[in-house]
Amino acid sequence: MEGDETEGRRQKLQAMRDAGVNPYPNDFRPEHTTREVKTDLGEADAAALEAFEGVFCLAGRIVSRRDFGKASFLHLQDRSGRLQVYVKRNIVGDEAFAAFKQWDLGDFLGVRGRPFLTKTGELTIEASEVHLLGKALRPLPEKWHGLTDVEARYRQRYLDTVTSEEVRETFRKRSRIIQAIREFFISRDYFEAETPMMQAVAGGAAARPFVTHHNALDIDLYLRIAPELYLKRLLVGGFDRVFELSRVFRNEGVSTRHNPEFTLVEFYQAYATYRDMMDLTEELFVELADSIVGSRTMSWAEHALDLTPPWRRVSIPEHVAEKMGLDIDAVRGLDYELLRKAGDEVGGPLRQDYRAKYGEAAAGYLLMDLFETIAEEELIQPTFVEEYPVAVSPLARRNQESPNFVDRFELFIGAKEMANAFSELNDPVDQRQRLEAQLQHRAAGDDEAHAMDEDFLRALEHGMPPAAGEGIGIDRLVMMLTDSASIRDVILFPHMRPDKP
RNA sequence: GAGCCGUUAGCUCAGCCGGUUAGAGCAUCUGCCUUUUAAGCAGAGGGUCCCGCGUUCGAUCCGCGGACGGCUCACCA
Repeated sequence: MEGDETEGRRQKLQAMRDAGVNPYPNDFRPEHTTREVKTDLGEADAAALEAFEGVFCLAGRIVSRRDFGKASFLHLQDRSGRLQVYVKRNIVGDEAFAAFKQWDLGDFLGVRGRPFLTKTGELTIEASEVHLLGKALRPLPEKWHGLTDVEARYRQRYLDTVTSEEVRETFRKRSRIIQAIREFFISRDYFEAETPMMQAVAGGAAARPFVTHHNALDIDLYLRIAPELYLKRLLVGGFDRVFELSRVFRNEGVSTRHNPEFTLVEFYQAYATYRDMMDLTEELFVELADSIVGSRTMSWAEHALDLTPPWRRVSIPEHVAEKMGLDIDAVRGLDYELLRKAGDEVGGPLRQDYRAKYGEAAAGYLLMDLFETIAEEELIQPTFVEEYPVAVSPLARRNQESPNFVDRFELFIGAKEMANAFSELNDPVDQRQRLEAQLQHRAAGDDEAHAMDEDFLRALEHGMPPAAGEGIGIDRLVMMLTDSASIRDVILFPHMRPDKP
């Protein structure tokens, strides 16, 4: 049992307390990081270190140790990295050395000492003082292999990160990506908003929401599936450029690409179109690739990606017409029978009865499914997919020439949807009709159809400027920029079933 | 929700065709050791083989059911 080792550590802890020693003090103040030592002296030779008069003061976890009778080597790990420390009995003194002998891997240690170079040439701190700063009762994972059990890595992420510099680096990159996105929008005069996470109507996307209850008001509230409708209210309210970067919640399954809560940046710009959003997206992704990866080409899983703009653009009706050998005008005309025949040819889920579920909007949904079935696997390099049917885009502006379609794109990279953008629908009459159509879909059994939102419609009726908006899934973006195969590798604490009691 | 695969010591993993007391490395404990770095040498302890039921003289191993996880699919971003 793990109890063996933990029990031994508990006994050491009790022995310290019995001897009047505090095993959890908080009076040691490190003055340097291990990286600072290496940065200052990494190039110095033995003679230079001999002449060096400074003393370093460090704190961190003991992550390895090699004991001798009257001396010991260990590695100390802090937030910046790890550094070797040499503890010698005749320097720290008999009493301190005897105490030090009782300390374990995983314990927190404070060290003061001067640098030197070992025989093997490793920069090392020769301790003049050692202090126990915190006793660990449970051991760290095995030093060589670390923690490889994926379940344990996710459930006890702290063990994963304390063991793996690579994992720590992935999450540092995530933090830098989020910071860079903020700076990207703020530098373009966007206003950062915080809108409600709990909403009376869960709108702005097609997804099932989580439900919660407000006791004092005695109403059900929904965790938001998107901030979209509130950000549009801010367009009405005079914020011409607005973004929000935070969590949304969707009551769907989990997979390597899905977590029930995920991070989204949504941004809206008045007097812009979805085409402007394409340019902005290319700029953002290139900037992130340059700063995070250091290159516009990168590998993601089995793919070699090239983010150099301009990115490919693919029209849904054109692609379907071309691949299926159909007449483009008939496809744009949303000829249901024609698409039905094509769907039967492709087979699979496309055989279902779209008319029963979607009524007059059936052809639009069918076209989308057809496109996804025949094209999604090809969408490896960055690709803007455009010309979406009105029926699947209840919040997007109609195309001026082609009213069955909207001015919208989705960005695909590595066959994954990375972003969704459109010129926003600011015609309140059209918006009301679209939401009413969604209500019919809901009544016919589509429980992800958009809900009616009278409060939002009232805001639109007060006047929203022409605008374009976009949402980018941050987790998938981080996956791409860190070459991660699973969304759980870029979310610190991914959702899992509760562990056995 | 479906299919496939997995679960053995604290960690990383072996374990043959169903057969005595389930093994190794690291970690832990004891002893020696003042330039090691997966330190070394000598010794020791540590197991609900995920859980339950069944088959069998006998089950870590075979069958059925369940839990949890991974992957793929479905839903979705």
